[in-house]
Formats: sequence, C-alpha cells, structure tokens
Amino acid sequence: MAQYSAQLDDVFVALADPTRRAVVRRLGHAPTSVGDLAREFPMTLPSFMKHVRTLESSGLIRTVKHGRVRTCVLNRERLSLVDDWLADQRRIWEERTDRLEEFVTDERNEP
Amino acid sequence: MAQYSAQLDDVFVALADPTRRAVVRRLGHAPTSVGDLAREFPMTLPSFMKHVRTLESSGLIRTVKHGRVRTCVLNRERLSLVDDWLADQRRIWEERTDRLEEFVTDERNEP
DNA sequence: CCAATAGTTAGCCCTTGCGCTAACTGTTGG
DNA sequence: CCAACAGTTAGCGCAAGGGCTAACTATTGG
Repeated sequence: MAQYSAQLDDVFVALADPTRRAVVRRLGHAPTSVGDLAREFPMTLPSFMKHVRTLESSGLIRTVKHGRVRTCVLNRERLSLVDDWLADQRRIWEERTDRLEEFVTDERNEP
Repeated sequence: MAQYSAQLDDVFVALADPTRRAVVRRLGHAPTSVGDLAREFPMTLPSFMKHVRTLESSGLIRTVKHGRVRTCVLNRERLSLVDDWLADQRRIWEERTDRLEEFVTDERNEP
C-alpha cells in the first residue's frame, strides 16, 4: 500500500477501453502478432498500434520484435495491481461492518 | 460473460482517475457529504462534483440529497464487475498453462 | 534483387475530460 | 425572514484520446 497511484492510473486507463480489454483477453489465449491482432478490430493498423503502445506502457503486455513481426504477450503479473487494489478496498470496508447500507436505503424513502 | 462492456467501460473509466479512486477509498470508511469530501481535494466544488457524477453514473457510488446536503455512499456490489472480469481473465489463461512465458523470454535474448 | 509484407511515423480532426469562474437555486439556523 | 450555506448550472480553455490518411522504413520470400 503506497504510491502505486501513477501505475494504477496507467493500468486502469488501459483497461478502460473495450478494444484494449479485448486485446488482453485475446492474449490470454496465446501470444499474437500485432498484425494478427489488428485484423480482428475495425480500425486501421496505426490506430490499433496506439492501443498496443498504451497497453505496453501500462505494463499489461510486453512486445518483442522479431524480424518485421512484433509479437505481443500478456504480462499476467501486472493485473495483480488491480487485484491488490480491490483487496485493499475490501479490507477497508470490512473494518466497518456497520449498517451503512441501511443508512441510505432509509433516507432514500423519505422526502 | 456477456456484454458488460459498456458497464465495464464506465467502471474502469471511473477508477482510472486518482481523485475518484481516493473518493471510493474514502467512502469505504463511511458515507460522506459532497462538501466534506471536496474539502480533501485540491479543486473547486464544481470540478469535484463532476467526479461525483462520474462515479455515480458508473454505479460505483450512490448519492442521496437530504435538505441541502448530498451524501455519497459506496456501492460495494459494483466493484464485483471488476472482480468478475479479473476472474474471467484468470480463467482464460489458466486454460493454457503452457510455456508462453518462456516463449518470449527466449526470443528476447536473440538478435 | 525486388515486390510484397509488417510495422512505423507524422500530422490532422474531432470529441471528451478535467480544471476554472461566475452566477444561480434551494435550505436552514438564528 | 434573511444571511449564510451546500450544491448546481452554464460556459470557457486547454490537453489528451482515439480515429484517420499518407508516406516512410525494414524484412523477407521467391
């Protein structure tokens, strides 16, 4: 628990786009070249590359260029940042197993 | 596993900002009024309100107005969308306990 | 060797995001 | 009742995001 903030920003931002989430999902199956990936999305290669760069600089994927082919690989470990954040969040609210829920549900029904 | 996409977008986008994550964390402790929350961040009330609205429309928080005070409450349940997405992702890559890692680590060391 | 292939770079457009100020509405304590 | 308070609305400025085209580089199969 520290100043992950910048890294978390990058990871959440990266995941906040459906194309990029789809890429992550896709790479969960197997490493894939940029071209093969791009072919599955309705956009041009340069546009798609921006997503790849965003994912890479967030650390969610790594890429290696071999000859003229760039292969993308998922970096499973990076997703644990999200996991940790969720766990921390859960820890916080479990410290207070109060009736916070009811608190609002009550007010809500009053004018 | 379906077309949560739009909802996931909203949630991830909401979490992709440090101010909003801080609000979520803060609300993990207790429901809080907009004014009390805003006082902890270096921005004006109207600016802060936009974050509140973003969080609210993502479903991560709910708000109730009582008199002239609007109180924000965390909606714990909504975070499970993220949780589910993570779990699904994990499920995918666990189907393939291959040597994907090595795959790349190898290529990497070659010219 | 050279045409095709795979990716890259540069630059443009438009929309959205996030901050601000100013001025307004609705509630309330005294 | 009215001044102070809590939030809201409107509108503005600027930077960033996500898409595009055009033109370029670097590899490679034949």
